[in-house]
Amino acid sequence: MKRANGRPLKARGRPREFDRDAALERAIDVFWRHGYEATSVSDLTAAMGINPPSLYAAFGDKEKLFLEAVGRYQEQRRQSLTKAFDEAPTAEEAVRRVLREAAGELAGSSHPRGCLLVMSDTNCSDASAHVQSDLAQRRAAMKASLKARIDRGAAAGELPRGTDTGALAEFYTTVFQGMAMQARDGATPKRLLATAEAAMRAWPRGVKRS
Amino acid sequence: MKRANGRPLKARGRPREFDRDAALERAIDVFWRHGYEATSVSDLTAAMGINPPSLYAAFGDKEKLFLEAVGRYQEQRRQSLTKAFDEAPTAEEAVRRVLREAAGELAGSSHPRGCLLVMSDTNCSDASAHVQSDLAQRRAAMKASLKARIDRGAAAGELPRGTDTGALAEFYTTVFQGMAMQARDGATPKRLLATAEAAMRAWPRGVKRS
DNA sequence: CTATATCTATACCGTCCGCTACATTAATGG
DNA sequence: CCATTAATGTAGCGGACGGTATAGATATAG
Repeated sequence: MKRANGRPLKARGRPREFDRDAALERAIDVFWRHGYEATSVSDLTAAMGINPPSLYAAFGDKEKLFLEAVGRYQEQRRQSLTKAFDEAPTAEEAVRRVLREAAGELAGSSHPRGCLLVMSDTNCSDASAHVQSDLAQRRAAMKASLKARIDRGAAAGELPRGTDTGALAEFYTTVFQGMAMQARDGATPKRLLATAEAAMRAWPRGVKRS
Repeated sequence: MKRANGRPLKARGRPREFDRDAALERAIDVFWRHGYEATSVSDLTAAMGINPPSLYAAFGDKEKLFLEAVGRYQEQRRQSLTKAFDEAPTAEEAVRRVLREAAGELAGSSHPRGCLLVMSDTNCSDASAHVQSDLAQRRAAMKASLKARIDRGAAAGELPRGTDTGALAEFYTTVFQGMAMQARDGATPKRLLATAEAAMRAWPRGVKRS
């Protein structure tokens, strides 16, 4: 940020003593484990290493912090999804790769189990309706981008005539969300991988488009 | 309950003024909508039409009430599952029927959306670890009974040699749980049905056992 | 009848919730 | 230097939480 005359505008007042990005990463981790409502501000401040006033000054309130955490999380996922979609030669290979990667990510040991976007707004009271609809939109966006990749494959003649690409995208979204739940229940990456391979057997085969 | 001498033992004290079974059904409905932790005792007493002391006298505490509600819910599901497993001529038809029925049940208008067993212990704090492990066991039992039906089909030569029936049961359990999440996000029975049919395309085909 | 047992409603307990008032500290602007 | 701005730690706000003490009401036992 600069002044109109181009001279640098230094931040006034006492400078923040914690790393905002690092604190946000800690918040993501906590929300990932316990979801939105079950995570208390005490949990957050403890994990972030700050006191409540610092949290509220830097992030607004618990809901804004959650939405910012979810936004960063989704952006990371979106990038790896886009990469898989662009690199895979066909829609089938794209979906296979996404599910295989998901098997490792959902049950990996470097993160909490499951998917923040899928799980964290279940079992919330009516007070969190706003959060719930926000996450539902994000999930819908992920499904839409999957459908777009499948449509691209269909346009390239990879799928039988008359294939319902929307239903296909919804099926694989359903499998992914189910895998997230299985991960929560302790499924290993290996078992999730077997489920992913089973799901790929449902890929439409038969008469191809001209 | 009778006395040793066979004379009926009437209940002493003031009789209960509400229908315990009906109250339990109301509690199931509330837990079904909001899960375990997000449902408050106030929500429960309001829906059940009783005051806190009556709830605690009749059901113990919130956790015992929840587990009793889940137990009744699961017993109902178990019966319809057993019926489908017994009536279907093959394992494939049994699974197809279960998924088709699930499409209607999970998104039907006569109940809350989704599945009490699948969703209601997500996003709980560590204080509910006992409830979470109880439900995880119940989910494992449902998956085990699905595997048992598939094994029966495998023993009857319905499946290719070397089919991993455990992985197959886990795949369809995953699809079911994913369908429950989709139902929460507003999927219609029709769309869930399309997902169920897609999942059935993954049923193992090929060389059958002798 | 009295004694006992149990359900009922009111009113409240201590604890944790999300959030903030306040005084203090540490930086810049002039 | 002093005024201004903003982040910090402490301490606590009003309210909702799960759960209960208590007193009154209503049944059976004898």
